[in-house]
Amino acid sequence: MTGSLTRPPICVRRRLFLRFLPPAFNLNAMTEPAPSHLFARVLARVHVACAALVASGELPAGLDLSRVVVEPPRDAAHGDMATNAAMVLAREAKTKPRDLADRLAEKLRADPLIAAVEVAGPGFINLRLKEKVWTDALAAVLGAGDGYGRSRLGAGEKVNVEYVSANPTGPMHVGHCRGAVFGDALAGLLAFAGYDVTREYYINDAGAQVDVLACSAFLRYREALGEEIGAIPDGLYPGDYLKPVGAALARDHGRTLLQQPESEWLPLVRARAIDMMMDEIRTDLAALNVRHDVFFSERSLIDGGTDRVGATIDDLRARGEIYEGRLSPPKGAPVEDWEDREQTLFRATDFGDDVDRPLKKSDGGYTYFASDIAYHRTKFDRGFANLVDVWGADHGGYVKRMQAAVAAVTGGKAVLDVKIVQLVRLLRNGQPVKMSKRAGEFITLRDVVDEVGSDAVRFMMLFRKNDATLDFDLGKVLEQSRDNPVFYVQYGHARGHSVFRNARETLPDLPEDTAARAAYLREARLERLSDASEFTLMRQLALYPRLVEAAAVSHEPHRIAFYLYDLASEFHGLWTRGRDLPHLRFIIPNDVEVTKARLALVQGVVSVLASGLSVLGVHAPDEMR
RNA sequence: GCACCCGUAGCUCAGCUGGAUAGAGCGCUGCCCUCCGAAGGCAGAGGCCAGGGGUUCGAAUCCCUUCGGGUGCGCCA
Repeated sequence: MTGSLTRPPICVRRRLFLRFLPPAFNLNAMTEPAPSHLFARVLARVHVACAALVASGELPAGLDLSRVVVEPPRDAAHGDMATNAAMVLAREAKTKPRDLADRLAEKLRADPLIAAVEVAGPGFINLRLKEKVWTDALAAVLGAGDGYGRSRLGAGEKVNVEYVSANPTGPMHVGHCRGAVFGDALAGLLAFAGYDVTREYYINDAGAQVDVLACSAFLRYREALGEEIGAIPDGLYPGDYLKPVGAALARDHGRTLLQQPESEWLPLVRARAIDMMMDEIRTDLAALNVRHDVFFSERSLIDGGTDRVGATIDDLRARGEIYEGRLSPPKGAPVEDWEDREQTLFRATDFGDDVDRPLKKSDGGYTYFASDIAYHRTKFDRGFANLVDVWGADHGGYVKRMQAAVAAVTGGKAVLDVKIVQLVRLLRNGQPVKMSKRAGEFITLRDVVDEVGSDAVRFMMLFRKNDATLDFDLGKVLEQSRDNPVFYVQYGHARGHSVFRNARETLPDLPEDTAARAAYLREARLERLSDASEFTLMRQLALYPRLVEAAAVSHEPHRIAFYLYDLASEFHGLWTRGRDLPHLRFIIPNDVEVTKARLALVQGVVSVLASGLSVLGVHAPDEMR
């Protein structure tokens, strides 16, 4: 492997980055952003200031503004927002960052949104926004309702998100859980960010293992007919879950299958078993609140007289990416029964993989990889140039070759991002849950969902980066405490509603319906909000649209979960302050005006909590008594 | 041997695609507290961001390298 051959993945990554670059960060797409996306609005103001300097000849034309960002400063003492514009542009403008910052600051001071501007550090421009900006931002939250945070970032581009794709040879176990939740939440996030998302499941119904499934089911069929089958032989699936399949076969076919040769009963039994397993998997996924739009059958690639795998190989051959050759055996782990033979190889190394990959087995059949290439080609053929696969950690070694294949088979027109979800350690009150693999004894996904509920499972699975391992504690996740983020966030939502319920004594006409209440509270005199912690909360709410876009761009739904935890934390904090400082309580019986204003703030919090939870597929309960 | 992922406070983890003095929860230390709803509150200690080089105005973040942990390594999916 030479160095130059390892470059393509970098290019792939770069392309992916550019593809996902939000239009808000691109001068060429400088449309007026949604009024509720405050950061995009202020960034646009910074762009305008730059344009003014270009017009007056103080800056050269054609500057690349893509690296200019507006972000909340880490330290609140630095103001509400900061921009790096001067530091990023100074080199190209052939001037010192501080000087450029001073000139930009001068322009920005004239902006009606901005209360104060100061230049600090190496050339940061710190902006303090007028208070009305924040109360207007809150009003925008109430006005947008469910739509607050929704983005046009994706611009309706089609994205295919493939997740779960568990083999239909048995029920789903806890290991599948994380990928299912992650993929589903990512799909929800991308949809919220303006992509046209298709959620897909690839059914591996063509390999040798589904034949094993069929044989295992056939045994259960004989059992259902009263035969004594004894212990399940090694190599077959031992679990009880195939008994219903055997029973169904016995019911539908009586003893007729027993007379048939294997070549006749096997396809029949196989199809039936796969159907029933897929039904069970769908049911389990539904319990987890996970759904798919498309279930794509691997067998369909080669069924019905068409051979799309062969066609794909032919296509690759035409592109010069196939050759007959030999591979050297792997260096480290010893491979038993290594047979040095000439085989059909895909030039994966042309696209950044470590070695070329075989497409045909020694028995002449296609490798799994070959079908997978054909499958991914169908995604492209179906109009998807933006592909995401969610895989378990044990498949990490396949990422490069799959990306190589997608690049080859689409002529570089499609981008595949593979998200690897790391292992989950299942605990109960700090102790690892024992699982015996013997005799098919494993904790199923269903067991876990039935015990703690889909909300707890989903939120916990998302409360960690996908590429970090995760401890999932069945005991802790039901605790009603701050330690338990699921409870903490949901409780924030419920507590908001509790405030509304209590507020009816002071505000009898407060509507119960969410949209009506939001409209009602939007009329509140928001300038009555004055406490620093109230403004902190308003700023927090203003972060949401920007956060949604960043999470979508980076394919990281966990950011939503962490944001919700922070928001809930801030809200609980304000509530708690009301215990010691009664004048800060949301409900002030003798001051209807301030009560309304504060309820508007609560409504904003409740609405964003509900929105974020909904993106993640977690319920937002009105009460948790 | 090779590839990919991870390494941040005593523990579990964030860190917004390169920004300012690195954050949160738990735990620890010291004060306070009786509720609009049931997580108590406030303050404090605790860090060479695994180690070492490099890139630049600026690095936990990008590149190289060493160490330590995880996953995988023709024809299974």
